[in-house]
Amino acid sequence: MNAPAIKRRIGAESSETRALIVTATAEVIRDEGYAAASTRRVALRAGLKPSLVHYYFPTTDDLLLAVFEAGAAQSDAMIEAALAGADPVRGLWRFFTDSSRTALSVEFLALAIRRPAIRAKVAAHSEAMRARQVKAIKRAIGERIAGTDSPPPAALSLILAGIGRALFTEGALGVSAGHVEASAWVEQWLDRLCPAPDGAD
Amino acid sequence: MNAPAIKRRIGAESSETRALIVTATAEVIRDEGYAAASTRRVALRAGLKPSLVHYYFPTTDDLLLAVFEAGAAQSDAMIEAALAGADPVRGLWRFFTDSSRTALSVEFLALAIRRPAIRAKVAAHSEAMRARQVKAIKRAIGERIAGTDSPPPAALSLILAGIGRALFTEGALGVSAGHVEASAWVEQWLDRLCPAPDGAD
DNA sequence: TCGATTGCTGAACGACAGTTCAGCATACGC
DNA sequence: GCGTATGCTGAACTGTCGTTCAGCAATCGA
Repeated sequence: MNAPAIKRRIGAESSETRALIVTATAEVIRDEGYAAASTRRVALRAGLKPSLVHYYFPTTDDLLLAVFEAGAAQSDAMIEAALAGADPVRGLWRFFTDSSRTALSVEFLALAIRRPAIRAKVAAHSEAMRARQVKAIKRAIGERIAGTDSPPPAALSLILAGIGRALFTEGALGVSAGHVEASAWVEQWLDRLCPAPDGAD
Repeated sequence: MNAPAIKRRIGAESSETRALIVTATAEVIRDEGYAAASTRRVALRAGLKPSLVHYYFPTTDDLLLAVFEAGAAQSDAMIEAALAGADPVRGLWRFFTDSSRTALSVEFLALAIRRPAIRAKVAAHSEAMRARQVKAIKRAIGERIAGTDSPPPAALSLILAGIGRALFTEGALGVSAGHVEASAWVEQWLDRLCPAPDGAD
């Protein structure tokens, strides 16, 4: 309300150029890490001038937030599909071990810890994702399937996410000890928690 | 061997100033993230001049590597103590949920993915840590304690590390859904894999 | 005593960063 | 035809970065 009356012009939200910038930024983050996501580098990657990036996104945080929102929307769709399928729990595990998705997600998690403007959005989205997963897991296997033997749904969500990210991070480093064993164990474990439906893929 | 005959002077490895720089760098990384670990910022933190930092560490990678080595040595000692105790598996879990240690470790993992010079060291150290943990776990609970029910040692190491890091990362963001449940489940799970010795702390 | 070694400094270099802004065309509503 | 909104540009500002290097002052070995 007491913001300066004269505001700089900002490009239309529907612009194709704007969308191009968003996808170029996501690429830079995936390939070079969040620390490399400067407006100038993004411009170079997209074949545009730096000032054009700032025409659509006044500050770098604006850009980063837009990229996160686009990525989150995609993730949401993938999760929704996984959870709505015949085998929500295994769908979730497949989601958490999808490396192209995990790459972006890991970068934004790291970014969020250091950038207050990003943190709020990422934290809210994480909570929302977990809540949705909890509902789907409850539907699939109940509150607890076998007393102390299986974790409550929220814990299962965190555990699968954590293991998936560890597999990704170490994989990126070239560390592989225990990886196939851990994946195999998770799958057996899920079989016990919640046997796969007949012809489920 | 075919390096330039004239090399710049470098400060002594035993210098107190050098040690000061290393600890200041670790603090910067812990507090502000690896992306903030510039030689100039480190100098500011330590109350020194930027050129003095470069007197001891010609390149930033040299500095980062020294910090990693110091941290790794500390970690090694902690792990060694945990694994040598009466209850190695629970000691390991306590190590993985030690947030001050995990903070540095997470930053170096991220750094390693982007800096080739760091990657080699971090990857080698990760593999070595896992190998040592595997030996201790085998000693504590055998190859597999109960057939399909428990993971092989290398998988257990990865799983505990992954869950610990997830708890830390989400905690730093302010996300807490499922955290107490996940911790509680891990502890019950470890009880089943390997009952705690009588008076173990 | 004096030369060499050691710890440290100041100034500078080129690169890259975020951000601003006046102003150029072009297209569009009227 | 004309004013105005829109997409875009070039140049500039300010700041931070890694890194180099000549050289100062103190100390130390002989």
